[in-house]
Formats: sequence, structure tokens, C-alpha cells
Amino acid sequence: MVKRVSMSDAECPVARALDAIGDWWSLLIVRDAFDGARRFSEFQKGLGIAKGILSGRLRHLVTIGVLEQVPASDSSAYGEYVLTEKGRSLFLVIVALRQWGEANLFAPGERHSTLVEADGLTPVTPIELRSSAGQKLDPRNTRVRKVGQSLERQCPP
Amino acid sequence: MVKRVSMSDAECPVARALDAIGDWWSLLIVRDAFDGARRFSEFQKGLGIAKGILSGRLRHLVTIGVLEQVPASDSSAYGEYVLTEKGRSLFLVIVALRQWGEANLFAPGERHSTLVEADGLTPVTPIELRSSAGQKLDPRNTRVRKVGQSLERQCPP
DNA sequence: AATTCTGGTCTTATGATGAGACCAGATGAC
DNA sequence: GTCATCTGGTCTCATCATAAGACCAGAATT
Repeated sequence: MVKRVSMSDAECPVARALDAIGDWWSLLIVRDAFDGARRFSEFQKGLGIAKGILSGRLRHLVTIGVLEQVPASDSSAYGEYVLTEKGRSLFLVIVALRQWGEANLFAPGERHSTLVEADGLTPVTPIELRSSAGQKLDPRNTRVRKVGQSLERQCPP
Repeated sequence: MVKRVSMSDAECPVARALDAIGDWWSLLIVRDAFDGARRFSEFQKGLGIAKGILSGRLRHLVTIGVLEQVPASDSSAYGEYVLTEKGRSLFLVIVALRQWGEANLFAPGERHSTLVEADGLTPVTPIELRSSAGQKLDPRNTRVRKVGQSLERQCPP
């Protein structure tokens, strides 16, 4: 991704992550890939994105190893874009965004799509951050330790 | 946020979330707010963002209720930006991004900042998505149920 | 063989960004 | 009290990114 201000060499993993997939479209492309989208036209129709932008985003996601182009799944001569392991590991990022959106961006009673377990019925429970002792962690009892330092909180959270 | 393509009315919570806070800077501003940044100049120095852009982003984050402007914490006449409950609930989104970045964007042995527990030493364990029965969930055993539908996966994940 | 589909590229108009000049009110130094 | 400086912005301008659609070559379909 060529952008004005690059954070690809930041030592904060949040900044690097946003530098890699923090633009308007990348995570939506990954979301559709999780849903089974594989072909250029599937992404384009599902997202309503301009073809030129989609072309650039797919190329970028392939470059950084989130997607890979494979020859074909059926007998077609056209290639397909599939998630790599690196791409599949974005699952929790998208789930976290989904759960924040569900909790904060819908009016009470407003309908939205729901992530459910394999039975198609049970909504998944909210993800949690727990300590090694099993205690629930939140911003107040965590801090960021910078490289070479010990107890100073500099790159949050 | 005025953008060309708006997803603020999408029924997919992921799309709405990205519409609200999915731009280049918003999550970095929230990250710095978790770290204790409160003043305009703190955000500006910490991020290296242009003042005009920061001004617009802060205004947007206040508008959508992620930040709020409070009169002062010390005796200054200048206001401060603090996270609301809605903003604090972005904690897991940022942690998910951090953990993905740590695992995928750093060379082996490359140093990066680390999220640790309150003791300042113990790194937090990776977040997980678990079913109500306690089973670990991943993209293969979850699906998205669209509103009004039952078993069709249309808005992932 | 003709037509349509697919996966793009290219062009153009416009919105967003980065850098910095500028400014009014608050604060601090003397 | 007065002057200099700090703070939190706004405004302008050049440049980059995006949206929309025309266009095109090869593949697939009829």
C-alpha cells in the first residue's frame, strides 16, 4: 500500500497492522473471502467497489500474503483469490469489529446479520481477553511494554 | 465521516464498524487515547498527523460517541478528549489487530512492543472465540445468519 | 462464428490528505 | 500589566487516492 505516511516500520504492531490492512476496503474484501468469495467479479459485485480500486487492493493483499492467487478450483482457466493462513488469522479482527458494531452501531431492536455457530442458530458469545490466571482483562489492567523497556506504557494498548 | 461510498446503513455490523472507525487514523487515535493521550497536541505529536486531519478525525470521533470533550482534568481552560464507554469497548478490536500484527508482520526475533498484564511482565494470551460449550471456534465452524434468514451465509464472518 | 463473460487497464473528475501559514484566546515570564 | 509564547485550532494549496465508467483482449458460451 502506497500511502502518504507509512507505518510499516513502526515497532507498534497495531500501527503495522493498520498500515497493512487498515484502508477502507481491505478488511471488507477479507470478510467476503471468509464468506467464500473467490473470483474478481464476486468481490466486485458483493462490495460495489470500483474495478480499478479492487484490482489494486487484491494485488496488495496478494503482495503482503493475505490472499494468494491459485489457478482454479473448478475447470475454469481464470484464477481465484483464496485466503492464506495469514489471511485466515484475521478472523478475530473481523469478529471483534463485528461485535463492536453489533453492540454500538445499531438501534435497539434494529436487525443485523449475526455470527452463529455451526448449527446456524446459536449466536457466538463475545470474545474476551483473559489473563493466564483466567481473569478478565480490560484497558485498566493491561499496559504496553515497549521494546527495551519494562514498565512504561508508551504504545497502547 | 464523509466518504464516497457510505456503509453506515449496511446491515452487516462489520461494514458499519469500518464505516465508523475504519479510516487510516481513527484507530490510532483511539490507541493513543487508551495510552492516556488527552490533549490535541498529545495526539498530534504522538501520531505525526497533520493538524487539519486530526481536527476532523477528533470531531468525527466525538460525533459518533467514541470520544467526548470534557472541560479539563487539571485546572487548564483547554478541553480534553477522553474515551467514552463506546470508545473503551474498542479495546478488543485494537488487541486483535495488535495480536495479528505481532504474529504476522514482524520478522522472527524482531522486537516490538508487547501488551502485558498489570504486573508489567506477563504477556497477555491470544484472544479466542469460544462456543457456549467452550469449544474453540474458527471460520470453518461459524457462519453468518442474515436478518430474516436462517442458514444461508451471506455476510461473513 | 458471433456473442457474451471475465478480469482486468486507462481516463477523468472529484474527494481526501499532508504540509504549513495564519490566527485568537490562554498561559507564563518579568 | 505587558510581552512573548503556547494551545488549539482554521484555511489554503499541491498532491494523492477514489469512484465511475469507457475500453479491451482472451475465454467461454451459443
